[in-house]
Amino acid sequence: MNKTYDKNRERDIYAKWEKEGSFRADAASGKEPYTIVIPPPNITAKLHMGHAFNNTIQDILIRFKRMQGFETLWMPGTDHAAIATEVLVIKALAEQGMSKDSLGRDGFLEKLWEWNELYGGTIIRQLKTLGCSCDWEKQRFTMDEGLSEAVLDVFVRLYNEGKIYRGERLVNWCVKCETSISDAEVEHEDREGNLYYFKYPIDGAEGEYISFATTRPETMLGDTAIAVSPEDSRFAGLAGKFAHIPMVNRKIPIIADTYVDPEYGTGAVKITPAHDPNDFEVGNRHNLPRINMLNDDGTVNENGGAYEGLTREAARKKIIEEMTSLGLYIKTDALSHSVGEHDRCGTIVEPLQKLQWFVAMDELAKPALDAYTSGKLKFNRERFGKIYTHWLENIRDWCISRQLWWGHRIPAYYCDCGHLMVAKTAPDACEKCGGKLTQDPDVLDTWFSSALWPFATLGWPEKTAELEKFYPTDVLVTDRGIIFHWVVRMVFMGEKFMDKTPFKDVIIHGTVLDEQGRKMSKSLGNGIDPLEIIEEFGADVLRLMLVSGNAIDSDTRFFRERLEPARNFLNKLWNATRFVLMNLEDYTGELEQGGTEVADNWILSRLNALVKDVTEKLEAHELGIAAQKIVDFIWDEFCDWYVEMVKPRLYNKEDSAAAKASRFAAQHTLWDVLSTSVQLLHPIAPFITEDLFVELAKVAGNEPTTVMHSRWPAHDESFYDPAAEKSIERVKEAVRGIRAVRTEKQVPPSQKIAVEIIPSDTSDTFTANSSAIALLAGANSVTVHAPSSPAPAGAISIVVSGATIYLPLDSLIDSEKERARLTKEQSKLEQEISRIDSKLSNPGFTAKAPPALVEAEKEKRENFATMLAKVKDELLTIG
RNA sequence: GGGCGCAUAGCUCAGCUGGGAGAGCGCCUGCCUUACAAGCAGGAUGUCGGAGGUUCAAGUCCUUCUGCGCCCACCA
Repeated sequence: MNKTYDKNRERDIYAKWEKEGSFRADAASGKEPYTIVIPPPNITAKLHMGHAFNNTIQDILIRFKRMQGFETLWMPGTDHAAIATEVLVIKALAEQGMSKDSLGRDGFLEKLWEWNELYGGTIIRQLKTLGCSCDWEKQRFTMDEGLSEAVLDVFVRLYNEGKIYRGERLVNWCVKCETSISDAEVEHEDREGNLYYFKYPIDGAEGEYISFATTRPETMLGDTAIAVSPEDSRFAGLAGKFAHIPMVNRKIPIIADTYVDPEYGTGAVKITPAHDPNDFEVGNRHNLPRINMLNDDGTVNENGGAYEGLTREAARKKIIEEMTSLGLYIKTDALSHSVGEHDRCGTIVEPLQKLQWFVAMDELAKPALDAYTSGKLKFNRERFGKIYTHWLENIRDWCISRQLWWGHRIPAYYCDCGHLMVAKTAPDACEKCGGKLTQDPDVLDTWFSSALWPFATLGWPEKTAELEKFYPTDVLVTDRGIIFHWVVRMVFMGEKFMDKTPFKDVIIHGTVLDEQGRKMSKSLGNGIDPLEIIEEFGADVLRLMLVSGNAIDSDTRFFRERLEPARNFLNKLWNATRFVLMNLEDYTGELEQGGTEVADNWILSRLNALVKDVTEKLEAHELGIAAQKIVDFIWDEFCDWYVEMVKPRLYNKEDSAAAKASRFAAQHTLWDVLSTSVQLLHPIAPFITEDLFVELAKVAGNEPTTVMHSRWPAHDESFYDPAAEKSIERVKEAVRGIRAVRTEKQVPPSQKIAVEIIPSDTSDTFTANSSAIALLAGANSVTVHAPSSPAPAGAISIVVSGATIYLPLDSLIDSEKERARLTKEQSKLEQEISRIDSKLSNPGFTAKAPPALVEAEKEKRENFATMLAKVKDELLTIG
């Protein structure tokens, strides 16, 4: 084996897995299923850190469950991302002098399919680089034949049930993309703006005015009323009169409506039913006309009179000027208020009255709410469940039509006679008059198809074996940004069409931020390309880093420096394996047996505790803690202690039966513990563990195999050995004590010293481990005396649990310093004892604390007291 | 306007259902000890944001304040 791991092995290992069909999920399998559907990345995307994190989590869970013996399916695929892709392609075409209009609908769509061919596979290839064990043979696309079939089916069924309807409503309109968008696609930003105060003349009352305030003066062109509060005495008598809008020379009624807050502004509100949701409602109550004064591109239309053709901004400016010149402008106050922007392009969204398609949410939302409240659906943190519930409780009908070409075209057909037909396949003629039909030009919101993802990818509406076996899925892993867009919608569609919640657990993970804690974004240019990181460090390192040292739900900053500890650890593991393999070359015993000596029993006890811990943490989706436990065990307990302790046994090549037995026991324990640890690490660092596992398996004389499908270790409580653990803890404490003194006395490692130990009880801890202590502490001899032997003269004494240790370092003894060291030790022990005493003397503690805890405190006190007595003895000896 | 998250060692962060403050990095000292210098050994470092409260016991639970960050929302 090389001295360092070669990250370039990753490609070959992945190829091997793919070739062997290791990721394949079999619907005919008798094994219990475990399913995750991938959040389908957009075909506009290439892998970014967020994807790397998201998919690492999924792959860890899938690999864990696969090893546990589940029939695991990780369903992959991509999303057509209607508006996002369309915008991108339009931009690319523009550079070649082409446009949507010049190409026509069919020509344009051809370009989009070409785009999908070219770029749709990019991120899939990148996911493979990351190590994702998806069943690629099942890969789907939101616009493939099957998904499209599902989309049509759902649309028609919901339409026939009256849950999809077409209506004239105020929708969020993006004047740049010239399409409607849903509530979930509007981002509200607080902006510094102005509150403008104006007045309109009262009709037929010379010199009388009604003043009002607005943040959007341009909408005055569409005003159809002025509203005041019914209880506002200031306006008593005005209701029923008319005000006059000079710009368009229109008389509008002054109405009374409880919507108006008399405390705000001037107490009077201009009403623009066609451009404001509140005003829309008010308008409905008072039968006000709705005057749409904007074109689809946001410019003023013919209803704006002289303002026709101006942009929103220009119209605003000109209106203020005109009102000023008419003496109707009062003042402007600065006002910070929230503005809705289109999440794709940042353009300020305009509420516009449009004929659009909607999904009625009332009935659909309820089962989705119930799924959460009944516990069928769980979020990894309660707060995400609250966000989910809050949205559903306040949900409004979902606007699903988009004025785009890239997407599932709405299966609605219009006849000149006014008849409307909705059908999965285009009807030949109007069923009423036999006339020619025209299909609705619009497409569906991209989330309409992704809402069906968990069951449509499994073959729905066909009753496939896959659907039967793998639905409902188990876990959904995503970030909090798309709870509304996606999670909510998958749940209500799943409830509606499958009658089952699409997944049991939703894991919402944090965002990967840059090193300053900002979101990575194109505009900031602070993104870090995961592929470059993988190129430099390997996917294992990136994966380990991403899940280490962070709670899964909290945001995590990406530092290149954080990669090094991950890399260093994997290198450590690599070298530990190298060491074990080197020392197993002459091994001829059986690898299936357990250890026999204290150290062996200790590490096996620790290993079994680790297996239990890691399994529980992975089950609980606490990946960071699981990773940390594995790393700590391998590095600290296994490498730094067990491997070091066992070296004398390995290096003793005596031919005696005892020496051989001891060596073999160490060898097979090394092999066993390391192999198991490698398995535990596999879900997190799949590549390196594959190589290591295979190498270790060869030693056992096993056929070359794969760790991927090896059986997840089961913890075995019969290996728990509290006595061995206590014993080794004492050895560690002794060794650390000796090392500390050596460092303090500047004894170089090359200088071996004689160590004498006087145990305080009859346990054989120190005799049993004397050769290990010798190696670990740099001793040329370790002599263990009988418990109450006299202390050797001229030695430095170290008091530890279970013994006093003497280092005969005559020449190095400085009694002043010794006294200082022992005094420090004494006061430390006294502090501990007094802390425990104050606890034990507290009647509340002894009465109410768990008895086991009280006992443990007593035991500790006893140990400290023994040590303190020894330290005092030593101090007396020094004099 | 409503809701949520974070505040722990110089830096980045772990600390689950309350029971002797942790890791990595950085820093200091000594080591090329034949698995690993991407390493080994030893060491220093914290009124766990402030203030109250509950409890025998609070980094952990409650209240409140401060400072960051995020989400939701149709206040002209």
